[in-house]
Formats: sequence, C-alpha cells, structure tokens
Amino acid sequence: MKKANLENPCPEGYRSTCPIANVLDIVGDKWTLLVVRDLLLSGKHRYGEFQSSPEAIPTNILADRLKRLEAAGLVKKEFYQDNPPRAEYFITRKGADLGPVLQAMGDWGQKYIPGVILPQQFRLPEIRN
Amino acid sequence: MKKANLENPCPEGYRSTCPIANVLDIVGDKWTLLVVRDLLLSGKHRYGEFQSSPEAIPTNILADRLKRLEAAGLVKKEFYQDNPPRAEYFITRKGADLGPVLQAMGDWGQKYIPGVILPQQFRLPEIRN
DNA sequence: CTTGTTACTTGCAAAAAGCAAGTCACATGC
DNA sequence: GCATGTGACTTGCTTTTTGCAAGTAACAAG
Repeated sequence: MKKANLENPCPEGYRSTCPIANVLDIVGDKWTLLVVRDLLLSGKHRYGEFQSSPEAIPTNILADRLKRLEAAGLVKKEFYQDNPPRAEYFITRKGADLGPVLQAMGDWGQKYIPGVILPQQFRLPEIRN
Repeated sequence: MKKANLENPCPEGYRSTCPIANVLDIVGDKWTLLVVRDLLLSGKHRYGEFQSSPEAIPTNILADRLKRLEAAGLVKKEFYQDNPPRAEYFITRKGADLGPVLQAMGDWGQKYIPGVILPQQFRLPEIRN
C-alpha cells in the first residue's frame, strides 16, 4: 500500500490538519484526561492528591503527564515553597475548556457502561493563567 | 507511597467506577477515535478508506482497532463477499453516540490549535446495529 | 534519631506502536 | 495464459511507551 499522504500540507510535526487528530496528540492516552479531570472536577492540586485517585496512576506517568500538560499550556505549576521544592498545579483556561470533552465522555460512559457512577461532587475549578 | 485504592469496589477489570476512566479504556489512545471519526463524519466503510486518511494509520494498528471497536460494540462488521472475505464497517448507535466527544474535541482544537481545519464535509452517518 | 511524608527520579521488564514485507484471492490487461 | 495490480490483512522485528518497584532528597514529627 502506498503512502496515503504524499504531500499533505500540515504544520510541522502535525499528523494532519484535523483538529481531532491534534487534540489526540495532546490528550490521546489513558491517563492525561484523568489528571485533567482531577484538576477540573475534583479540585486537586498536589502530586499526592492525583496519586490518591482510585485509578492509582503510576508515579512516573503522573510526573510525565504533569510535565506535558504544563508544556502544552493546560496546566500551571506554582511553587509554594522552595526547599524542598513543592508545587501545586492549577488548570488554565485552555485546560478548563476541555470540560465539554470530559462532559461528553462522562455522559457516554453513564449511558453505555454499566456500573459506573459519577464522582461525588463537582467543584468549580480554580483557573490560573 | 501506599496503594491508593485498598479496596475500591468497582466491576472486575475496571480501573475505577468513574465513567471517564472507563471511556478512556475503550477509546483512550491516539488512533481509535480517528477511526470513529472516519466512520461517523466521513462516511468511510472499508479498510482501504481508513488507510487513506491523512494520518496514515499503520495497517496492523487499523486491523487491531477495528477488532477492538467491534468487540466493544461500537462498530458492526458486515461481509459483502465471501471469497476472498471482504467486509465493510459501520458505526453502531453506541459508536455514533460518541459524536459529542468528537464535537467537543473538534471545537477545542479549532480554538486552541493554530492551523487546523475542519474536515471538508460532515455526512450523516449510516448506523447499523 | 528513627520514622514518616511529599515529590519526585531511576531501572528494568512487559506491552504497545511503527515500519516493512509477505500473503491470499481474485480482477484486469495484453 | 501470465504478469501486474488491488484490497484486506498478517507476520516479524525494532523502537517507544507503560507499569511496577525501589531509591532519593529535604524536611517534620515523635
């Protein structure tokens, strides 16, 4: 089979000009959106809080995802002490705007996956840019 | 750090009772939702059509994702000839209901990722159950 | 001064992704 | 008839990403 996109003109490094593909390059894995969920819906801000979510994200993956989310501008890292360095993570406006994606996933899950229950309470996210 | 969920009671094999986590277990990767997009938005039905999308999905990944989507009930496989076996793939109602997730991703991508453009035309999907 | 806590990093094995090439059953052209 | 092409995959192999366990650094508490 020949190459599908001989010369498909998209910005450097992009898989395509499709917005969905590009969003998936940022949040297309099993963990990233769970961190966003914790930031956005559960009001979590610290490393240990993310780890305490029921999915028990591995610690190296969490560190990696926070780094990527920060690099992508979805999360703002703020140090609250210097020594040892301790930080809190806040969702940005850009990150908070993924809310409808989480909402749509939540709705679908509730409709089609038996046994799931929505997180106890939604909080309004604290946004920092 | 100790285990976060000592005895978190969720259906066997589930990471948690969160609908978002469970949705991510089905579509949480860089390719699955692109196949859904092609089925839902572009009216594609055959193997070669999926391959011809600009992201150029590797052939073994495509075969795997179609298998998983079928197993999850998001896609229906229908043979249109026996020898050699040739099939077409159709989105089910369950799969089509992921539309809002794609929509939300598309909106976010359009807003925050410079240079992306929406696929030329949306078609109404042909749903088979 | 021993133990605990928080926020990580490192090492390594296992799983998944990505690429090229191969296969099978025809259809088409000469 | 026979070489070439096409559609839908599968196989093999290398690279990358996951996932788990363990280690580390800087304190704080008992």
